[in-house]
Amino acid sequence: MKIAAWNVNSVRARAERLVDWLASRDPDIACLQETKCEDHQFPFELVGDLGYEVTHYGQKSYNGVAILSKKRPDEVIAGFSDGAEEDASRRILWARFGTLWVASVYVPNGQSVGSDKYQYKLRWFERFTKILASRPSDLPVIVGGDYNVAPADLDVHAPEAWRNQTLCSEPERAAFELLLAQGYTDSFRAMHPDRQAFSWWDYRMLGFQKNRGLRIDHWLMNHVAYAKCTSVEIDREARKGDDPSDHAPIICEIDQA
DNA sequence: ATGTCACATCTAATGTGA
Repeated sequence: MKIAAWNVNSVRARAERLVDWLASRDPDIACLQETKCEDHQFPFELVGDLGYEVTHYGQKSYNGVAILSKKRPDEVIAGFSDGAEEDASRRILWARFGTLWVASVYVPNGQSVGSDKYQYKLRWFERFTKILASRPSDLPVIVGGDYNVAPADLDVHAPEAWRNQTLCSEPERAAFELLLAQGYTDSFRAMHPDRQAFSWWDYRMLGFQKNRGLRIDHWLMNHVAYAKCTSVEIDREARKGDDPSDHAPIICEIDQA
């Protein structure tokens, strides 16, 4: 099973590229982040024509996550659904396919260290950590998306310039590590311990052309899922060309009964 | 030196968010 996660930075602005990409990569499941639209604005027909079911948890202007799948999910959970008041930002969506749970996640950006949005990001991580801890450990669980954290210096093109900046600060890295402590593996890093590869490049200053990037998009997998994982790669080609998202997709393969 | 995008709004240039 080929399963992708991609921050598309507006599904409407990226609809044509998304369709081309789906047609060429042919994933069984694609988790999208930053769809930036309400449910009725999603380009259902375009992806439907390619044979995908669409599960969307979106809102006006910002945020929004989706799961496209060739099979209809057996169960869906939108939001934290942890009994507390639902977050106004729509950033997390789960779908179950048989025994496999898949999540599409868009962690808050955090703006600048110490800002209100940064505090919100850390609080969001706390809640997210509890959710991951509550997922079954005896069945496969994979959680893909934009974590807005570069876990280590190897994941940063200029570690010293980024030291203690948003996406790289120690509290953010500690929050990411705490996710792993719940029984999850950073699958790309586990597959490629020494490889420097990025998933996001700033639009400004020829960031992509100069390969000034960060690895902030991840596929976290619980141990059962990672044992079935045969490949995790970043689809750098999808960042090239005209009108790209600023993120590249990350694509994993899971052996599936 | 605030650069490039996408979105929204009193549809034109400005604010917000990333």
